[in-house]
Amino acid sequence: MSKGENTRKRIIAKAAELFNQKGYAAGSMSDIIEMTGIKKGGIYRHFESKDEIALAAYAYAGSLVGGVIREAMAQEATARGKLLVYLKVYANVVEDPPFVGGCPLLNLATEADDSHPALRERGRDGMERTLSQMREIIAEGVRSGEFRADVDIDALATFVLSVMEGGIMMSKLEGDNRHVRMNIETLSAYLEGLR
Amino acid sequence: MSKGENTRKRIIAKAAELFNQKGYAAGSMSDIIEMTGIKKGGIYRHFESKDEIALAAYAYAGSLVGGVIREAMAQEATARGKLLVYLKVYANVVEDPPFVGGCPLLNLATEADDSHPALRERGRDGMERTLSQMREIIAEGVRSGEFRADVDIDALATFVLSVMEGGIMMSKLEGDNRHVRMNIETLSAYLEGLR
DNA sequence: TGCGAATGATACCGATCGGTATCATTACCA
DNA sequence: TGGTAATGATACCGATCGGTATCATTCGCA
Repeated sequence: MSKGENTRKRIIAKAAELFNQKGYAAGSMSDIIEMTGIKKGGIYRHFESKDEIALAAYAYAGSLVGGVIREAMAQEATARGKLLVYLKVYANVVEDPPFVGGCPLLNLATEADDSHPALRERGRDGMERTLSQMREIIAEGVRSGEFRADVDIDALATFVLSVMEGGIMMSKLEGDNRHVRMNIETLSAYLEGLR
Repeated sequence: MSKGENTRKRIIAKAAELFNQKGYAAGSMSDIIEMTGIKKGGIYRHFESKDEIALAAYAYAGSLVGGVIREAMAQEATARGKLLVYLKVYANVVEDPPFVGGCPLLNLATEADDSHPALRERGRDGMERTLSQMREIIAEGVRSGEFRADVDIDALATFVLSVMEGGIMMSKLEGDNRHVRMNIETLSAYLEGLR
């Protein structure tokens, strides 16, 4: 890996931390300069705009969280266990989230939905990928007989992702993990009743 | 109502639209000037900072949505019906939300959680008020025998609010009401099974 | 109706925004 | 090891940021 590639990745990693905490609008180039120790001229050699950095940053944050989820899911045998992983990796959002600042999808979505079309597009893609993973897990659960045959796969995937994101939002706002954790229990019982 | 009070309210109303769509950081004083037609000097006679405007604006948006919910809830007799109202007022988030820009609590929460303490404080208050309303409804449902006596009131309130906010986020991001609507059905069935 | 207070417009402030042209240095391969 | 391309620092750009001092006008009550 060349020196240039290396710094490029360092910039992306720091920018991801920045934007996932403060948001795209509130996070400035000056912040990135401070965090990376690289001067503006140096940064703009690797990216041609703040937008391009943000796009790369959110992609990085998303794939990083995705990796954490995939890893944790490898330990789970049941569909129910796998679905709950999405929530469980956020069981300590407040003091120890999978990525600093919380769920990148949630942050990206609420900031970009009404304003930034390019970012929103990426958010939409990320959500669709997550939903289709969930649908696959649910379908497998139906095939194996773990879930009733008449479960609405689409609706259940949406339901699980909603509970996850809503709980994260609430726990982060209150500064207490209890909302995410109560949702894990409630959703677990709900999925249990789906057989 | 004096002329001053009137313009003050006009500023708050427009600022609320602005901040609930673009967010606090991305929404500028110039935007407010443009939307209200009042010049900067005029605006700063009524407020002493952008922060103060934002605080008033989110309070306004929140109480306005609260009013819509309370109104719709008057038609409902059952606890289940009342809880579903929170989701149903957002059944058309995409093209016709109770307030332009979507749920003020969701927007405020995700923007302020990591950065703006004063705004976050307000968000926390708003969430607590909503949760305690829900808890009251659930407790009444338990008393009347509509819900089992062993339901976890705290957990259920969190669950309902999570499903609501998560669904709003998803529908807004995708630009399609289907997520909110599927959640209404799924949650309705879930509450039905709670007796 | 006259007069003082309430109101809003004009013109300005320093700081910071995202972005760029240019130059010095460093890395790295022939 | 010499030479060149890759890299990053310096210094700057115009625009916009939030905020303020001052003046003209309008409102509303005595």
